This record gives sequence, C-alpha cells and structure tokens, in this order.
Amino acid sequence: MHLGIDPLIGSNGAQSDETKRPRQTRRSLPIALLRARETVMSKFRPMLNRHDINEQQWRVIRMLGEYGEMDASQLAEKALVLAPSLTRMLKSLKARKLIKQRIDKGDKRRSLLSITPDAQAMIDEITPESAAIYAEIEATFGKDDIEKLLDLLETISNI
Amino acid sequence: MHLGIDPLIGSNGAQSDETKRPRQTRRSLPIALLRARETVMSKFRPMLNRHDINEQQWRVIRMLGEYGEMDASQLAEKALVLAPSLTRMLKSLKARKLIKQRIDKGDKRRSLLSITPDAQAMIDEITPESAAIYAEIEATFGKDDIEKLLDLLETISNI
DNA sequence: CTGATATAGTTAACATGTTAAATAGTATGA
DNA sequence: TCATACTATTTAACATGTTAACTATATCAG
Repeated sequence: MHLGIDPLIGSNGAQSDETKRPRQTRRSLPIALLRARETVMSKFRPMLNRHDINEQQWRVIRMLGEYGEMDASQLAEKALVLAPSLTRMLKSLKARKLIKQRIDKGDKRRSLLSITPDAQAMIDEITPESAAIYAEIEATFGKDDIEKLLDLLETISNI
Repeated sequence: MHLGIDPLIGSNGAQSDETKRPRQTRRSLPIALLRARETVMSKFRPMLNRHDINEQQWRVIRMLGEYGEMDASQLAEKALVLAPSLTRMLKSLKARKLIKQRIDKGDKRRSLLSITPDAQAMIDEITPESAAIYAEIEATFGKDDIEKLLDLLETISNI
C-alpha cells in the first residue's frame, strides 16, 4: 500500500508521550464512526437511489412518518440535517408533493411539516426493501453485535 | 417534543410483520452511527475551526502524516473523501502550502501527495488539543466502552 | 404599551458529497 | 503496433454541510 517507512505502524512499544502523536486513525472514534457509516450506507444507497431519493430526504420523510407533523426545528434535529439544508430540501420535497407545509396559527414564525399520501406510499414501498438489506447485515454481522453496537452508540450520543 | 399520537411509539407489542413498518429510527444503524458521529464531532469541530481547518482537511492531512506520501486514490480511500472532493480540496491545500503534489515518474496518470513542514507543524499543534478532547470523552464514556465500540465499528466496517 | 432581547426560519457564501461524463495515460492482445 | 480496454484523475452539475447574517415574529422587562 505505502512504501514509506513509518515508525508508528507496527510499533507496539510504549510511546514517550501519548498526547504528542496523533491517535492512530485506526483507533480514532470519529474516523471509525465515519467508516462504519460508509460501509453500512453503501448497502442502502443504491436502493434509495432507485426510488429517486437520497439519504437525507429519506431521513426527513421517515421522521415525519414515524412521529407525525412537527415544526422545522424539531424535524431538523430528528432527521440530523441542519436548518439551512432542510430549508432547501423542503423546496424540492414540496415540489415533488412529498411534504406539506403550513403555518402554525399560534406562532407565525413556525411552519408545521407533514408527509403526503405519496410519501406514505413511498415509505410503504421502501420499508420492505430496507428491511431485507438490514436482515442481510444482521446475518453477516450477527444480531447480538448489532444490538450491542446500537446500545453503545445510543450511550455515546447522549454524552 | 411532539404532540401527535403515534401508535408506533410506546407500543411494545408484537408487530404483525416486521418488514412492513420502517425500523424505528432509534434502532436504525445508519441513523445511530450518524448521531454518534455528530455528538463526537461536536467536541472536535470548534478546535479544528480555531486552526482554520475543517474535518475533511484534517483527515487528509493526518493520513498523509501517518502513512507518508501516497497517490490520490489511496489518500481518498484512507481519508474517506470522494475523489472529486479531494481534487477540489487539493487546490486550496496546495495554495495554503499544506500539501505538495508531484507526478509519479513511472505512471504519469498518478500524482503523489505529501505534507509540507507547515502541515507537520499544524499536526504538532493540533495533536495535544485533540488528545485532550479525546481524554475528556474517554473520561465521560469510559475507556472500556470506547474500546468495545471501536472493535465493533472495525468489525462492521469490514463486512 | 414599548423598546430590548430572544427565537424560528431563510438567505448567502463557500465547502464537501454524489453521480456521471470527460480527459489523459497505461496495459493488452490480435 | 495499433486498436481496444482499462485506470487515475479531473470536470461538471446538482445536493447537502457549515457558519454567519438577515427577516419576521414573539416575549419580556420597565
């Protein structure tokens, strides 16, 4: 892979000062999380693409499907997209008649968002395909390890 | 949080068919990975921003620092950025004199990339700050759980 | 009531993510 | 050796990520 001789690789001896060298990327939590996410998403992405939807749009629609109508701030937080991204996404999702938007009577700053029947139909189509992919991952990785992993991820997300 | 009554939430009863409803987002692996990543990165991002660098640039520089000179494809794979993103990033990183690029003599399609002394100096500055943040996370989350998490993430990344 | 302050959402500007296509160099086999 | 296929990188086009600034509405102290 690489030809340069790197003293960090393969050296298991004690380090003079752990804080002076970058943590090896193999044991870096942010990188490990990103890599795992990439591996997992690569299983789902082609399926979502066939439904003309991307990962972020799917999260937005799912959250509205699961929790029902909510305002933009709540939706952004739940779907893990930033508010400016959500603003842009809503334009195309409304144009595609997947999401409805209405102003909150009591607080005119807020807009309340919900899915359309079309989006519900899309959820109904995607759900079994997604479940099949998930089952495949569980079969390879082991259901117990997935549960353990989910528990650890949930814990660290609440730090 | 949400006012709508959702039959999925709080219902622990058996489901008629697991594949017909979307997996609850709380137990969705892609979402859990993303959420955990966001939580962890929110600890590091402000520090990186103070050094006028973003997450992706830091990954690129770190990888070159850890593994030494390599070509663009290898770098993109290791740093988890797509090739087109790397192409764009190289423009600014070269302009900032953080990265050097030279053509591979034996294969003129390839470009070989390496860090400059300036980038090494930046690594030396960031490393202890990053280690401090990491130590804080370990103190909160527990070193053992982090190791367990890293092991599981590494396993699932090799599926 | 009113001016200061806070909040929800949008816009702007620039960066990366994603896919497809283009470019240029390399390998291969008749 | 030459047409062909393959590989590395770049470009293009559109989407989201990120931070800061802006607009409109709401809240609250005096």
